[in-house]
Amino acid sequence: MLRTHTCGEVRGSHVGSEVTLAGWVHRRRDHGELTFIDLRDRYGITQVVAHAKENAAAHAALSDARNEWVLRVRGAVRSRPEGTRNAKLPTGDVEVVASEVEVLNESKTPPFYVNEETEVEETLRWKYRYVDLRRERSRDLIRLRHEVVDFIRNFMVERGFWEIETTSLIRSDPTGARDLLVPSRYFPGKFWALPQSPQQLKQILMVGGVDRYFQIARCFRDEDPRADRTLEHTQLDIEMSFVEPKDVMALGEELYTTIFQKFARKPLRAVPWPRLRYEEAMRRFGSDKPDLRFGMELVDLTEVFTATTFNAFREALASGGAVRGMVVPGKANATRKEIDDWTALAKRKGAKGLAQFALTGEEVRSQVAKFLTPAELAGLRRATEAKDGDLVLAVADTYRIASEALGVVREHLGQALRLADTTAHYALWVYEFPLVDRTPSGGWTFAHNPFTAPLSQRDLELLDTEPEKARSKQYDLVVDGRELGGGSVRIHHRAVQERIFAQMGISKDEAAERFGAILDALEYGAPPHGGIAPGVDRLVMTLAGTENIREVQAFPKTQTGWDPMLEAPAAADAELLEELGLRVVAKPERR
RNA sequence: GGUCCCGUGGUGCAGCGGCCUAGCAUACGUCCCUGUCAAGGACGAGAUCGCCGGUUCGAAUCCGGUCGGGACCGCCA
Repeated sequence: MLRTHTCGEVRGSHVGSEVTLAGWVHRRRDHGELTFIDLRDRYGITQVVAHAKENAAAHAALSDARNEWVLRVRGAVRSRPEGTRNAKLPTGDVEVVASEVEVLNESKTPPFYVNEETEVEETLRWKYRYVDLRRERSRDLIRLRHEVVDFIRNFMVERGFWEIETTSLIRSDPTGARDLLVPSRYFPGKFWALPQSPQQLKQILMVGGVDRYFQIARCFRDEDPRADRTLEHTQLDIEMSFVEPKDVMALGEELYTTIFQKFARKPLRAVPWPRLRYEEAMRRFGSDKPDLRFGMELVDLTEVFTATTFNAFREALASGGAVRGMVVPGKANATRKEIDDWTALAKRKGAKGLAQFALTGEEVRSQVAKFLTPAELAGLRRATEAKDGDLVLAVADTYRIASEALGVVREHLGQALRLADTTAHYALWVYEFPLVDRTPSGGWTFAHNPFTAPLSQRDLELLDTEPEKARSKQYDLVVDGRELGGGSVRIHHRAVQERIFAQMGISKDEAAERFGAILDALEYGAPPHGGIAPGVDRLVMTLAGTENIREVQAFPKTQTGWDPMLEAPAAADAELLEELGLRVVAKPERR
């Protein structure tokens, strides 16, 4: 090693000994004949000092050095003179008196500050990520991610899980997100897909008798990014044999409770975690990933308005819908703009409008009050238990639309009105999800994943009569209103799997064509099995309190998938394209 | 595919029709300085205001387009 110690470990106990440090010039303080340098590495910062009259060569070297130069410094550790200690640094009681300074490398003036926590435009940070990673905040996030993953590995291995790498070149499937494709040289015109998850592979491992598998798996999907998702992300992929949903939830809960205890900045509220059936989550919160950091639960107002003459409500109820409501505490004085914003949110979920009732004294102010009877208004007040000064919001529509519309408004208000308890994290399980969901075109699709098992034989049979009522063995792990992961107990009989595919309009032949491997495997003694796949990026985001997934990835890309550092994607060599049997047809003038 | 926001010396911001010959902080360069730790002091260099076009006597400023970035909708089994 070029060093004997790191820049973070020099302490009073080293006084008198000679050390050699190597690191980057964090800051230089040049007093003429006396020069200080803060030498920085991953571990910390140590002050190096040199005096012109005591060691002219070392002093000159320190004085000539610039920020981000890489130095190797040999010298004696000594106590700092009384009154010059720096309580802000762990190494602040001592300093290294340079006897020999070697410049290992110079550096251009960095494109942005390494030694200050100022905001820098992201593209610049990603282009110079090797400079950015030296910054304290970036380093801490990447370190946190490492520590979390390290903990996960130990946890899983201790419990008998095997870490198995699955292939990254799999078969493309049109369901779900757009695949990222890799062309094949031996099969011109054919492509591998990068896995959106190792779902089928891990199930096949169960058929192979692996019993307990995990992987820190890179997953890909070619969809437009958001703040919390990008082209590639990492999931903790887990699968176990001979389990029921509660077994996987117990494992996940133990793992995540420990992770939050060890790594989160805030305590995890409610252990054991609440477990809400999907139905209850929708009923109480209008969301399948409710934020439990605040209340404002939804209320059913259908009873209040069963006999109403108000058209908007009456029509919704007549066609089997519901009137659902929510109390916004203290917002009877909501502004026009606020109401408009909330209404727009509700409409995005399909609501036709958002009725407001402002409770001030005995009066109920509302744009629809004139259509309602005094008894109905009194009933509204009773059912919602709203107090003076409160605002009641209501949506009349199908049960689901009314609930979800209020759910998004609730979510928004939790943030906007700062209702959420920010002193803790709130975890929960949502389980017994619907098995299938309607497509916009009126057909059926899987609610989560086509391999999720029906909750019971009866739920499977419901597909024949009332598919939307069929429940599944799906469960989601939710923290602070963010879905951190989901899983299920899977189908382990081919016939059941084919029945599910049939519901999606996929024939036996088509299923065999697209999902042949897993279907065949189910015929060779597939054990009951299930698992979960929590997202590692979102976990780290939640632990660190960052709202941006790029911050927790080592080499992020922009919203168009552009990598400013590697300048990728880029054109491929013509010869390579020829070998692959590819010809570029469209050539957009991007970059 | 769409909506909204942003683009000004290296970095972060201000300026939003003429007082701009573009301001501030910091970084950068030279010099001074013996105990600093965001060291201090003096001086200096550094910007076709993303790009193209338009309106105007006059555009960093207003308008249109375009490129890039971000947030969101669609999309995300």
